[in-house]
Amino acid sequence: MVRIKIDDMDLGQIGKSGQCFRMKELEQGIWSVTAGAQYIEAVKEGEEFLFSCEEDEFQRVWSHYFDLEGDYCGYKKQVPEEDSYLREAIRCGWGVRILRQDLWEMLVTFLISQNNNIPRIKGSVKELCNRFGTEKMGRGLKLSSAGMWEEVTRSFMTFPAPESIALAGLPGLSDLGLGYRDKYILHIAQCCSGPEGEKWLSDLREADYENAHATLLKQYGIGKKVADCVCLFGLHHVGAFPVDTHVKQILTAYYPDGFPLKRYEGYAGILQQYMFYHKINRLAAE
DNA sequence: TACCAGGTCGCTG
DNA sequence: CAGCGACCTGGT
Repeated sequence: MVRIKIDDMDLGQIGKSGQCFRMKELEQGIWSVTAGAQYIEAVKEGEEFLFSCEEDEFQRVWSHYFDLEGDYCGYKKQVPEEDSYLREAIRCGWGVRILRQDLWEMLVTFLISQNNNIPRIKGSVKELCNRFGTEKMGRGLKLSSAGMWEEVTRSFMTFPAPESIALAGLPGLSDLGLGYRDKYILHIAQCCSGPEGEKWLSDLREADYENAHATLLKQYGIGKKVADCVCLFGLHHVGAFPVDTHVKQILTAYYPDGFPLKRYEGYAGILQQYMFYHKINRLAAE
């Protein structure tokens, strides 16, 4: 287990921030996180977080995944007092960070997300993993009767490999609630399969925001918005600013003269995430 | 019943 | 190039 103090992170907030669709609260504040073929559980205890892995794995995988090097306090400080809307959104979304999620998983996930709603997206992703993923054993957390945290083994489903989906074809993608998005998923799976697919993905990782976005736009089913989500959540180009129906509504309601994108150049995506969070959780939070 | 959900495609002017 | 209808599907 790893015990570490982390500022500015709230797993519950991240879980309902609409950037990841497989995070789940198991019980009493124990969060399970599945990223590609990796699994971990985490819980907050006072000022510290407890993670179900060894120190080296935490440093190698999870510290990066949770973007612990990101200075969220610094980002927030850039928002002026006068911007009362964004100030409030930031206050409301305290503890939200932009996770560094798996690129291939983000491609599929945000293709599914288009013209869709979050519960349905979660359902489709889960079924996709159940059908094409692999069952693996991971480590979880459990509170012993003596009140001590201990590690337990837990089975989980990995996110499917591109080849598994490509092989299944359109018929294999039926009954997952994908609707017309099934053909987009099949296309991207074919694109990411095999050695060429591997190369396509690694080239995408090397590219800067402009080139990555342009490359993504060429894919069948990927438009401006999904491309920006993949850039933001799968490539950590935090300058990407996805405009979906919610953000569009916010922009027209609170920024009739235009959102000051230039002011936040290079990290506007982080502020977008607070805006989005506020919009979809404002009713539930009150 | 009609409208909406983290949009994009294909067609038209 | 901009505008616009169609689109799977499940929930109000």
